[in-house]
Amino acid sequence: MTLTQLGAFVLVARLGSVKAAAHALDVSEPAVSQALAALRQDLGDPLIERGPNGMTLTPGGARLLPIASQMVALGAEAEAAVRAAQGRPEPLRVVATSTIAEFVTAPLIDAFARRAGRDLDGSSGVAGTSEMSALVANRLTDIALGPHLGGDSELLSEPVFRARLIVVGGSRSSTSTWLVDPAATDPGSETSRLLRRLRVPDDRIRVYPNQTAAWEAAAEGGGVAPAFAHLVAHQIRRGELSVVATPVTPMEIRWHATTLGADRRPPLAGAFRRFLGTPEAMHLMRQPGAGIPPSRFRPPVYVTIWS
Amino acid sequence: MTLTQLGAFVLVARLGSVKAAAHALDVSEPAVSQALAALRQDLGDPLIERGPNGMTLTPGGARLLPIASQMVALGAEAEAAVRAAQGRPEPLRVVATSTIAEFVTAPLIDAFARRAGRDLDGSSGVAGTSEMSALVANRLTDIALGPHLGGDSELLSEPVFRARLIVVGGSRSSTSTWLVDPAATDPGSETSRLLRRLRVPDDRIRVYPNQTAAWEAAAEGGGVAPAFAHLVAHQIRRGELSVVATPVTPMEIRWHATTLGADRRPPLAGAFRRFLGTPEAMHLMRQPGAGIPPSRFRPPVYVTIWS
DNA sequence: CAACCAGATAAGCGAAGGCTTAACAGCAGG
DNA sequence: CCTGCTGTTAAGCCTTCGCTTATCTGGTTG
Repeated sequence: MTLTQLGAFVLVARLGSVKAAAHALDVSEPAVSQALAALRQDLGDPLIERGPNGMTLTPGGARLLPIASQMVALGAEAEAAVRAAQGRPEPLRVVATSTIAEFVTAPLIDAFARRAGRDLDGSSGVAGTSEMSALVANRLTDIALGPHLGGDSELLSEPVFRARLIVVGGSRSSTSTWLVDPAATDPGSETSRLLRRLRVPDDRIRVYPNQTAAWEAAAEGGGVAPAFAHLVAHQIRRGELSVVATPVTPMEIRWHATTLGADRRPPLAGAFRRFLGTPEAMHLMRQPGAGIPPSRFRPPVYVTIWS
Repeated sequence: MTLTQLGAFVLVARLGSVKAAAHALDVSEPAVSQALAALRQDLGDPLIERGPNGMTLTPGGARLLPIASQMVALGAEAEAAVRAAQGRPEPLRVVATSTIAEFVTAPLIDAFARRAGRDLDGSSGVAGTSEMSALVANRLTDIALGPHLGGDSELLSEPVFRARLIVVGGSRSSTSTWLVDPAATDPGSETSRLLRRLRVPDDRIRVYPNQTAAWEAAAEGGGVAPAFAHLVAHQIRRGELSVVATPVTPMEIRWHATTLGADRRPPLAGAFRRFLGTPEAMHLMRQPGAGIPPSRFRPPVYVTIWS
């Protein structure tokens, strides 16, 4: 019984599939399957088996899950505790949907680091909304920014920002082609929800590596693109993009911050969550354009897990 | 960071020395030292260093200790939870001083198993009093029988039996030679305390592998032996042994049962603790001679740890 | 100073962990 | 019946764990 085996088990149980867990951990599927096999043999119980919809826990697995989950969480806590005690920078890991990550997480972390006074080592990542709950619950990340994450009673998912999702295009853009960022491939994202509500067929969608690229393509007449109004206000004012009316936009969206319950989350996660309520953070979410100095810039980790 | 490494760290911290931890785990000293080295490197902190009296924790180590301790405990709990869920026999591990273990733990466990109705897998072990606290606190055992174990607020050490420690000898025995069981080598044991109070020099002491052997040797005139009065009542009645008066005997002794606090100990440990208060258990402690059928007999594990 | 004790380090070894790719097995839907 | 999806097994590989014995080191203690 090793911590990695337990971690794999917990993630499979929470995500409901070996594949999803393997993806979240950024390893191959057999790696997870095998960790599971080792744990099964060690404990002499199938723990979790294929069911009609996803993997389902055996009675033994159900008993194990909360214990294993806590062990994994404590593992992360152990590291943080030791570093904190010797004054080393504490890690703060933030995940967000690609849309949010692109503009706001880096400035937010940077501002928080300067304001908090404490020495901290922030890093940001991009994750799918379906993984966020498990990532937070397993303490693989400290806080997640994205849509509301319900369904897990131990998580605290609170709104932190109100935004308006609109559709923009260039002067010659037609609504036949939709230019989107990677979040559109995440069924849980707001972008994806918007496309579904407009019944946009897949073959009318082109995915760009980021929103900036999608908007630029839209400005050049390649099609229309979803956007948060406040993030494209500048381009609209300059006439490069203009608002395209649709039956469902503007959509009122709330960005949520999700952490473990206030009593169980790491102190730093709580501090960051509170920071998100300050005028300074609000300002950054509204006008993130400022960017951060290259000396402090750290590229976001894509998907998955830090080590 | 592995669970065995954490276990080694916790045991070193609790016992105050690498040597003691190595002994408790029944491995060589470098094995423990090395596990510690690996953990130190992994976490980037000395964690625990040689101090004037025993190993002392660094700030980082002090932070780590409670977390690591809980992780180790949860590891044991995980196994028990899975077995319990599938109806496999639950393990009940009892340690005792060698004196108590020799006569009473086996009948007690056997009687408890029959009475509890539940399917359980009892095993008994012999441990030094200095190790008992750490063994219980780390859930390396469920319950310890021996002297009162104070000093650790998370442990519950309650008296369960009153006994009288006396000294016995054969007809020709002289008090110049003391015949003792291995518990006499344990400074925390009552036997050892008795010898200290009588200022018996080491070269007058001969250690036998068990009390029965020591008493037999005493009966044959080889010297005198400490004994619990109720355990030698039979031999005294038959005239094989007779009571030898000393300035400090009879000594009133209390056997204590030590577990984790009632809220944190495994349910089975609590049930066994309550069983110790029943007339049936009292009777077995008073007259353990009955023995148990060979089919259910399991030899005690000496010292150290079950795996 | 020598002796000794406890802990750390070195070197070596077997077993397990943990990862990969490739192939297999159960089961849906067209 | 075939295809596609998902989980498992097989085989190979490298690393790490975890243990040993032997040796070194540093602080006490006579």
